Amino acid sequence: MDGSDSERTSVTRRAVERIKEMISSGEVGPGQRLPTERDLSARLGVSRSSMREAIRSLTTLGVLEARHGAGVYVTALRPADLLETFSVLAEVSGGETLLEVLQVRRIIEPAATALAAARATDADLERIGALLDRIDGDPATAADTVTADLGFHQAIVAGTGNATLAAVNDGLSSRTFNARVWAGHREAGFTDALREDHRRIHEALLARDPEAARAAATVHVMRVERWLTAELATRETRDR
Amino acid sequence: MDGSDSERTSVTRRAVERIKEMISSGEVGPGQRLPTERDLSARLGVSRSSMREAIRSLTTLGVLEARHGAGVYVTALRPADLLETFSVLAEVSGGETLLEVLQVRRIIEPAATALAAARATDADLERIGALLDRIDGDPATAADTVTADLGFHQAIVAGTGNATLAAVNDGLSSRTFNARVWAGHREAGFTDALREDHRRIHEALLARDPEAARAAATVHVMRVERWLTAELATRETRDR
DNA sequence: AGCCTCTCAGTGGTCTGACCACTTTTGCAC
DNA sequence: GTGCAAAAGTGGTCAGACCACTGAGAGGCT
Repeated sequence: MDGSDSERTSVTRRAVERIKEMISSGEVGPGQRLPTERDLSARLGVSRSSMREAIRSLTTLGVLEARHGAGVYVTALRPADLLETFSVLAEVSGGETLLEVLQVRRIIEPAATALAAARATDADLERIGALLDRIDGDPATAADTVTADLGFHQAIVAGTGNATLAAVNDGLSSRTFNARVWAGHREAGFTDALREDHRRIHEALLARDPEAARAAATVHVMRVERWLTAELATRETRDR
Repeated sequence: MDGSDSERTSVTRRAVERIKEMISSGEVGPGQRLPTERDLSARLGVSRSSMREAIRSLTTLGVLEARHGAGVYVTALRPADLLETFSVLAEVSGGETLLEVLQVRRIIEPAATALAAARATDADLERIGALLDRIDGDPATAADTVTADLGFHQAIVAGTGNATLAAVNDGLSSRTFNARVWAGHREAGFTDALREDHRRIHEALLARDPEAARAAATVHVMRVERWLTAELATRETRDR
């Protein structure tokens, strides 16, 4: 049994740990259903309230999924399930943190794009090309462009075949930020530069040229980075 | 934007949104204290149980912090506060995902180490050196070595001055996984290789040589990666 | 007065039991 | 067999009570 020293750990935290153990030990696998809340609470000797808070915690983390009337299930545990956190980060953080986020993307995206140039399947490349057309085309709304842009980068990172890498990068990409980038460039008439970046990346991928892909991706992220720096500077000046 | 139709949204989810609004609108700022649970539940017209689940959710995400007997506080909202998620990923996921995580670290750590070689302050380097001594020294317990090892890499990434980068990388580093690595290498008598990797990284940092630092970090991560691959293979063979 | 201890009100943590909303299964009528 | 309605099961919510802990003020000691 567990240690007789119950220490200072809260009941709920212990319940969380026990459920995590059940998962990591393989007692319940991805997609499988957990015992009922009432059952679990009785088995672990805690009240249903505490058990529910434990489940809520794991649900928030994307480990569990509760279906009203049907039961609590373990998610597929794919890294993509755990992206909520960083989206919250993007929601609350200001300009300073956004710059840091871009610097992280300047590390990840070039490497990912280079990997994709080597690993992506032909189907991946086709999908990426289609998204590029949606960016370059004559979209009805600006929202379309943003969606296609996000999908473009997402598809590239997914083309590495590494779902964890894709999840991390997705978490660092905020839709609202992306929209700001496009709006800012449109205002200044610089959208062609963004489109050229994308075309350059796409060509490198088609050519299966990792180094060219890396360079193209780096140029692209740095352009956005420089834009944000200028944006923050003018905002600073205006607000003071 | 998101539907304001409150139709089928759960009570708890609405409570979460309301609290997030309170934060993003500046009604309560980082470090400040929220109204009491009883107060909040009355104000939003939900039961205290549901309010507690909402708070639990935001606590899990690292947005709120509950202090027993003292109140619920908004965290500093630093990126580091929101690292729990990925550590859970590393805890719960199987071998396949662990490999993916290591591939991500092989992208991030070399770049971060190179950056640290250029940017880290002398105080940073001193701290890193001290941690290296704790790894190389004659530690009382294996846990000490693991702690020092984690701290070593953590300090390096922190030396880039990018807190977001540090938070991401920390989230990809699991203590339990690190312990497995050391245990595995100790069993095979390969701990010297790990120690040499660390020394090589440290020397590159002291020499302010980004490229050497990048190479040293790459070698290190790849060593762990190769070990894990072998480990998974033998495990596979044994279990079948 | 100044300092220390100790009580106590306030707050988060846990428990219980009830009822509601939804899903899935059961079983009856056709 | 088919279709549908009832019922059983499950997560979601609510209410009220008590426990564990914190912080501050009351009271006593030096």
